[in-house]
Amino acid sequence: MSESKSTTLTKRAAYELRQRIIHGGLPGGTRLYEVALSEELQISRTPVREAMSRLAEEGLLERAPGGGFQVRAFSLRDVTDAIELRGVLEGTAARMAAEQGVDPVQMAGVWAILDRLDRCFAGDRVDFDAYSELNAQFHCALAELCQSAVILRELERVKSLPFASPSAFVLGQADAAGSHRSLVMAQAQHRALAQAIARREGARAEAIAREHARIARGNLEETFVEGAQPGGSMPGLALITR
Amino acid sequence: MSESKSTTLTKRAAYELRQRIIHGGLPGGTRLYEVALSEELQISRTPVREAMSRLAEEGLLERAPGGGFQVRAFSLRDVTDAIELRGVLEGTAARMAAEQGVDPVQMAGVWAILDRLDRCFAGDRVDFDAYSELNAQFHCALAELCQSAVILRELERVKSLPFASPSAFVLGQADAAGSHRSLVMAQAQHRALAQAIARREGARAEAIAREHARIARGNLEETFVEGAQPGGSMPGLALITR
DNA sequence: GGGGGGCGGGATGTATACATTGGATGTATA
DNA sequence: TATACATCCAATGTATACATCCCGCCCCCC
Repeated sequence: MSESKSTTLTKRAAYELRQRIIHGGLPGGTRLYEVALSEELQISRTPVREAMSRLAEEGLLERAPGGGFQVRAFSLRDVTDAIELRGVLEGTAARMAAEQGVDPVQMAGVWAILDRLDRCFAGDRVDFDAYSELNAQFHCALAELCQSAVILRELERVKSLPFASPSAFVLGQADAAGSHRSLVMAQAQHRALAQAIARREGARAEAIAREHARIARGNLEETFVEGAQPGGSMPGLALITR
Repeated sequence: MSESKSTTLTKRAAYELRQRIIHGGLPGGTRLYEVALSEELQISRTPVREAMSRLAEEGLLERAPGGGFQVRAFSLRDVTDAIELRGVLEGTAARMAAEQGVDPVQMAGVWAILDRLDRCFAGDRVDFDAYSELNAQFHCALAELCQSAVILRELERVKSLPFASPSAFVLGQADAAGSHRSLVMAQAQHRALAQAIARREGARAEAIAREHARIARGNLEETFVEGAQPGGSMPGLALITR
């Protein structure tokens, strides 16, 4: 091992496996064999094992009956449920934040992200990359308003499923005009949500968060029905089988 | 190793660690050292490591910054949040079940459990052990009505925290009369919840499930305020610190 | 011909030696 | 005295050999 070792081998193995899974190299249900992987990655069994264990924590793998691991398979139903669940959790976070009141500094940060999101719309053109990044930041910052480690932890878990990330909202829009309309609507919901929290309207905040996720779910369902299956607009769609 | 090895050493190590954590032998925040544990348990580092990894998946341990594990510490806030979260998830499951309709056979099973729960009340005396067991079964069967692997998975995760189990409802009642009243009320909510699902009243089902957890949360808060800290009526209370 | 038992191979489980890392400690120098 | 650097130690990371278990196959006996 005279090579570059920027990180631990465990992390390298985990990264490599994660990439393959997300990009479809290892379809759902595939059984992973320690020896085969360690030979292929030129890494001994121990870190490979450790990496698989961590990916199981992330939810990409599951422990196979009788030992070992296999790639977790997701049905379309699983995917829509995950997105709905994300909405439920974000809604709960929003409601809790509204009920208990928020730190002004944190809230200012949320508004700042919203302003920067606005700037992604130039005329009828959208800077998708910037939007996605800021959108993720917004959802993250919003959830943190609830000050609950338990809620945040579970939310992180659900969002770690690649297809349940906030950017699912973008999907399913065939033309640019449709995308633009979708994102304008999403941004309006973002502002309404922040406003509801600031005004301490818990029930309203929760309802908006849920509706927001419901639309993302609908978009993803459309995308899938139209057959844009693996590797489409979003990495991680390759995970969806059955 | 000529001894009885009914299971793998990993499972033995995990069991032993879990017991110590739940019963307070290893307080929250305690760092776990592989060598020390392996010497103490007379098991080599590898299975100990594996066991810690699994307990991290369960949520009892967390990976320490810079490697290794430590016992997860729960504040009272974490605990109440976890119970509220359980209510949110059960509420979601109930709403989904109501909206999509339920399998009659499963629903019959739920009613059967409810009848058996009724029989735990004999006059003004309650068979607590039987009640706890059946109560857990009820909550489990109810959640399964939603037919969603994703929701069930997350719900299992939250319930695996010892203090977030359904039996938290029993806590915080000083006298037998108080307990009896509590359980009668809980059972009434159980029936109302099942009825709402059967009648496909999703919103109502969700609301009842949440209220049910809210009461459990209140009971646990009382218990804690009254200072019945570690090892009290429920194992797992020892986890709560700060 | 069918069933049972033994045998072999492949997979994970386990033990342990060695490598590496990161922090604590102590010392020398400015 | 403070800072920078060398050193050491303890803890995890890694490699690898060996043990064990499970399962399928085949052969032999009934």
